[in-house]
Amino acid sequence: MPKLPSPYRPRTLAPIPRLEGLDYDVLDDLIGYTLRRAQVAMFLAFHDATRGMEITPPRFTALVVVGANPGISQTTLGNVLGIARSGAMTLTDWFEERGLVERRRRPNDGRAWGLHLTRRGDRFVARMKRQVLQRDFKRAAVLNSSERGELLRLLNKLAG
Amino acid sequence: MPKLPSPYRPRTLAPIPRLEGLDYDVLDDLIGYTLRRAQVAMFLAFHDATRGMEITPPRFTALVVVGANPGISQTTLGNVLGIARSGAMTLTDWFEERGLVERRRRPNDGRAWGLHLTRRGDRFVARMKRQVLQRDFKRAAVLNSSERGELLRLLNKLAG
DNA sequence: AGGAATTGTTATAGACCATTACAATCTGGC
DNA sequence: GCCAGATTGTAATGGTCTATAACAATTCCT
Repeated sequence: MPKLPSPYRPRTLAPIPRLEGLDYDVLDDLIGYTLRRAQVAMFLAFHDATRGMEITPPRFTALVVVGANPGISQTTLGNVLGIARSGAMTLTDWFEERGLVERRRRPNDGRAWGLHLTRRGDRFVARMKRQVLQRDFKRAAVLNSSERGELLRLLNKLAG
Repeated sequence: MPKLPSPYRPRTLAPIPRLEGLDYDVLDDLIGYTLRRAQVAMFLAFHDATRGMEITPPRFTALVVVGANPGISQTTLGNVLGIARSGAMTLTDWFEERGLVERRRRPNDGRAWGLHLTRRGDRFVARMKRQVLQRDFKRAAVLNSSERGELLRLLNKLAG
């Protein structure tokens, strides 16, 4: 699999601006470009929701998935996120250092760990989910409820 | 402005998988997460369209914008992309090394360069735009034409 | 039983980008 | 015309995320 440069989430806390008097040429006709602008906007809502929690999108996804699928292995977690095993391990280490997730030995497989939320992790995830959901809806409030549903439908079709 | 970890585009050339039997919990209700999955899918189309050209999304955007706005400064280019000036310079260096863009002195401002496509750059950009547009449409062909328009409209509303 | 596959781990490297500091140049008020 | 302050490009440095490769321990398959 060839290598890919260039990251997938913004590092600056500002929307991609729409510069007056600038010619955007074909960019506005591209779903790829428009998706990116929308994603940055939604990321700002996410960042706002997780202020002070040191949570990034991959960390959020990982915690939610571990919470909903206790006993999941690191390899599977990496697959869900679309990253390599080594990355899933770095994530897990980070959670464990903060007492959010613990590795438990599996009785029937001595290779893999089973990942579980700690009690602290459970409370943390509940609060995190609540805030992220709230901000996601709030930011997307420029859409009415049927538009929101339609957008999710179209995006899922694309992601297919 | 606080720092942000975590990148914004995928580095592996595979869609984010949909694992059977896994509980995705709130993720499916989040526009942010669904956007990300759609974006990875569209990125694969982009990557396919620019195969062998060493073109990444920021490079694509930069070349299109320089082509459509000859004489643009590096600072403005950085603003369009949402990155710092130093990053715009790295990009410009990369283009110049490959003979796609040239810096021209401005008569009335000795500080800023004006960026211009070379003749070679012009041909390159034309081909690149053609291929990216074609692949973008092809990948999004799961949507009919009115759905495509609706999606662009909703995304632009979100990006607001 | 034994070779192949899987899991976690460690070490290394790379891409992308921010931040900071600096010199050259321009701007605006006086 | 002069000078403080803003703007531009540049160089140096560092950080974050993640891939790749190699390894040992364990499990699976024939």
